Amino acid sequence: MALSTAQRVADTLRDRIEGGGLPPGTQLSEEALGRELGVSRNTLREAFRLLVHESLVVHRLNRGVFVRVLEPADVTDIYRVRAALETAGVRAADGAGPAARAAVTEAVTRAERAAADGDWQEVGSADLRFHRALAGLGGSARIDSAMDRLLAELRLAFHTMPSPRRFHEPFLTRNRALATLLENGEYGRAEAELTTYLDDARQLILDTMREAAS
Amino acid sequence: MALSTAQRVADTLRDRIEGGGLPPGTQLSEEALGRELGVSRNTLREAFRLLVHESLVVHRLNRGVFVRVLEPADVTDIYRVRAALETAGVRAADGAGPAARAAVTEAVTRAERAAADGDWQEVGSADLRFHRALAGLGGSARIDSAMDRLLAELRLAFHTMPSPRRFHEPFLTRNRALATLLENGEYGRAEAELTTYLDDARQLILDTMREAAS
DNA sequence: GCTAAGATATTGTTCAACAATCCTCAAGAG
DNA sequence: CTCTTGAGGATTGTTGAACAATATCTTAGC
Repeated sequence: MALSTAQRVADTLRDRIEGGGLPPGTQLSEEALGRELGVSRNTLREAFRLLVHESLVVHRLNRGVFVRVLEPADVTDIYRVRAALETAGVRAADGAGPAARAAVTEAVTRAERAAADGDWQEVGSADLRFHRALAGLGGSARIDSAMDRLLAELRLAFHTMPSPRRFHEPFLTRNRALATLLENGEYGRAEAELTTYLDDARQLILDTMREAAS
Repeated sequence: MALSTAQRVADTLRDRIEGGGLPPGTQLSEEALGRELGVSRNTLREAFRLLVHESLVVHRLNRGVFVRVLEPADVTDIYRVRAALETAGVRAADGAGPAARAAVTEAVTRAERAAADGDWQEVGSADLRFHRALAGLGGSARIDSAMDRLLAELRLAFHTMPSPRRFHEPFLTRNRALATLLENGEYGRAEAELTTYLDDARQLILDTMREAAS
């Protein structure tokens, strides 16, 4: 047993949440889930803690745990952190290792290839990898894991998005432009472009959320 | 009962760790601690998970939890994140609210007053508040809590520092200089100064750690 | 001195029970 | 009719004991 039971349960729940089987706002009942997954309440609670740590669920005392509902304010907040971490990566790009730099270009290429195949799900994944690679230029394990958590959180908002294509297509060329700026060492321009890029993406998500809410 | 039992247990353990009662590397035995604090093993394990989340302890499968031992690599990593979050705050200072800006100056003043009183413990606390206020200029709740966790982690390293005065005194005037730059709207210079400031502080900690290890 | 098998201690997980808290909903006062 | 109040039911919070799984320590054998 390489992984603890609690971790396996957390993996299962994470898949269901990200797959849409457990929509935001759903309460995760200890008794029902424990019976279904064949684990005790204590172990299930241990799994809940892991998901709380990833911000995929929230825990309200004496109320239980619920699948996280992302408010517009959360999206704004997340993009503030992303701007801090990703621009820090761009500023550190000069001193980053070749592997970290290659990961940026690699992600852009894969996104373009997926777009050509019409696989917009994969475009979305590649886009996330691209931004994780940007933050990864910072060369910090803590930044990497923080970025992973942020993007997992953001995925909760993507579930309410109607068309992945509408959201990801406009950013394909901007991703490539950013990667090129980095390859050419134009870090100042890259940082400026990244800042407006993130502002635009945030605004697009917020508009879509408001639209879906009405 | 406003807080759960697990949270109260986590609070007392956190106090002991930060107070030095539980030095880094100490194993937290479930049976011994549970008996001493009068809580069941299950509740204690729940408290452990909270502390793991704060990175104050590490959990090794089938081995138990241990008070975190900060390696030099951790210090380097932490300062990379601090640089990202604090410089992001400085860059956002122009649009920050008056309360957030006042918190920066306030922390500097309190540090100076404590130094005049010779209370170097309090100088250290005020210094942490100063840097938390810098990151707070970013206006993001997630950045604020991330910063809190980072500083709590760093405090583990401070325990091995022999003299708080030796570490904090040289930064008093630099803190004031930074605050003045921010008040005058010289954000570019403030960011540059902050970057070298953090590099110097990191180097000082690393040197002290290496010295203590030999 | 080294390796391997067994003994011991600790953690991982389950279970059942009870306490504490929150939510629902109906009854009553204004 | 609205608002408060309280009882009831459902869910979570916590406990203690038991057993399983794993790591560490001890010891026997070479």
